[in-house]
Amino acid sequence: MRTHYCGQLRAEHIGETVTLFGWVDRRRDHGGVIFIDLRDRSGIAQIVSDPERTPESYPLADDARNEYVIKVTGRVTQRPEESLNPKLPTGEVEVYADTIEILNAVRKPLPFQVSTAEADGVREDLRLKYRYLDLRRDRMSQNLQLRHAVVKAIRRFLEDQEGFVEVETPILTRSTPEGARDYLVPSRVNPGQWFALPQSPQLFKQILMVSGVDRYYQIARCFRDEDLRADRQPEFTQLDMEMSFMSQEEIIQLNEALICHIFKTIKGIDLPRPFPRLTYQEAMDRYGSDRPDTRYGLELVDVSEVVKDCGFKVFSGAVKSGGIVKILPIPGGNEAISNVRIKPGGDLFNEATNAGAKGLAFIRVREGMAIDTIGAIKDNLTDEQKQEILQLTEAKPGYLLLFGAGDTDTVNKVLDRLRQVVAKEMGLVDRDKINLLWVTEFPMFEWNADEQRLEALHHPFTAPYPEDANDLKTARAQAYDIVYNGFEIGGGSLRIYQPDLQQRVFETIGLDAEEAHSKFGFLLEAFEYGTPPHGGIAYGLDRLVMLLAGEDSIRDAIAFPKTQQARCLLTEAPSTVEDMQLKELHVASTFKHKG
RNA sequence: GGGACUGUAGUUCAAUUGGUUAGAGCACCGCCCUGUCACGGCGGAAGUUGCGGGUUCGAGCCCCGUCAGUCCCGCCA
Repeated sequence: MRTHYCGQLRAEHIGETVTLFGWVDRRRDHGGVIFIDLRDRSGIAQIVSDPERTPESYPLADDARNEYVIKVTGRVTQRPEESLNPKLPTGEVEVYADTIEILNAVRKPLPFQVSTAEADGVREDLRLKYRYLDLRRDRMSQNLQLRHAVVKAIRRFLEDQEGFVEVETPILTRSTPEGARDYLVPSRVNPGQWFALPQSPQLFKQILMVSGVDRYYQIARCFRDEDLRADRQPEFTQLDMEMSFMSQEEIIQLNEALICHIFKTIKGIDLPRPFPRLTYQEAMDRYGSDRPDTRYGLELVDVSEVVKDCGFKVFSGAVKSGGIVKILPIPGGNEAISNVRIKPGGDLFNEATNAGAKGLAFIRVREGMAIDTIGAIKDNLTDEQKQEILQLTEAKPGYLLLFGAGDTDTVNKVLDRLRQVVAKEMGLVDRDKINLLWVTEFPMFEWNADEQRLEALHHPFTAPYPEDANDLKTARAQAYDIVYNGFEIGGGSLRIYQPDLQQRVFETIGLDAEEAHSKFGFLLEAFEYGTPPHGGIAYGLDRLVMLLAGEDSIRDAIAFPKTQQARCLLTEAPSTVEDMQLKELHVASTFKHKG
């Protein structure tokens, strides 16, 4: 006799005697026949009472949706009826039960319904508190399976095809400056000293390159103590990779092959290669974002040249002070977007000002290319300038042109936001589309206005293009992000392996030799012992799974996620601890708890 | 740190905009029917409207506070 999973029963099993385990999804009597839908992690099987047995042989409560855990032994038979339950993946078979044994009962009523689609609308705090029931539901159980399948595909590809070795790196590690806030862990044995949980295995994987592990990967847990979002958890999983002796091009090719392998395995899709590439500059120019969603158009158009001397001070002033004026042209925008929404107080106006805009100028293109706009533009732009704008934006009747004017960063931010909002509400986002692209040639640094210094855009070990290395401040980095439908799912770079160049990069971000040594001394010392040229990449695994699953929240790709307040509702962590525990850790309790 | 939204039976929602005894679907319990498969029929139980205060003759609804969840800004090399 064989033990099967419910969902694995097929016509070829007919005649076999099998054992099934699972939860009773529903039990009903009809004409003296007892039907039990039994579910396990693989699906649902229908159990039918043997006609020659009495109902007393089936020791479950009567006629109710009920969730016992049971063990069934019986014969697999052909189902007699044409009308088959589409919920049953077995399709044409059912099991005549010889014996049913109750292994356990389920406390009732359940906090929410597990076995119907209605449970999708349940309050998320309930789902999280009773996560074990939530995960029993089809949708979540499929997400868990999908996540596993993705990881399995990754391991198959990297280990079996490409010779990568998985190496685990410490969870208790050293606090590093730059980057996100650390989660800290006090050391009992070393009073007053603290471990940090890793924000990523970055430094260890580079050190592994020095060790000669020239193809490293890890499914690595990472921790960042920052506020949460729908696509951000404080504890998350990276696919982390690092390779020696590979060029940027080779790394990108290998990763395209990896992504294609994942999509082929998971979705049966052959993605077209090569993936499109945009330089950072192109991405910012055309979309105002370094992770553009290219499933729809709505590309931005720079009209700075046209308006730099125009009479509208907001436009000409922006250009003269080093900024830009750009337009988001919206085909059909006249119809779709009312004036109320783009004038002060309107939702799109607010969207723009929240992103930093001072206002939201617009032009509507009417029939016969007539221009309909507000006073400032109407009065201060010449007809010639208006015509040039129409040409540059390739506007046609029905177009709505939204202006962004100001410093480059703000304009891009504002128009990127508007572009996304407009695309969503105008139904331009095709959820079935899969757009993957690389963004390359990031700048090495960006200006941090608060701290009045340059900051590494990627991280301070990122290598510049050799031809740019003379002027690091304006250099492009050999860094690359991979973008999936507007989400950054991975990013990496070639690393610096020459000590003198590393030194200059530290200086550029305001780290003198002494500071650099106190913070990264162990890495710099390791690098003195023959560092191979190397580079790598890290993917946000949770985010990738979320997108592959078609979910809108990263929480639905994680078995036990945290709430926005970074709490676990299932275990009620974090929690207070005994004073004794704090004492042992040499941590003073200064916080007064509310009870 | 800031902005917005939400909280009403186990659950998903409703409650004529401040008015009498807070309703419905599903789930649950009971009876009946029935090779059912979102079965069907009849009946039943189920509520401190998140919590605390205030306004009012009267609060699920208005105000203040608080707790929880979600979305967003800041933050996330």
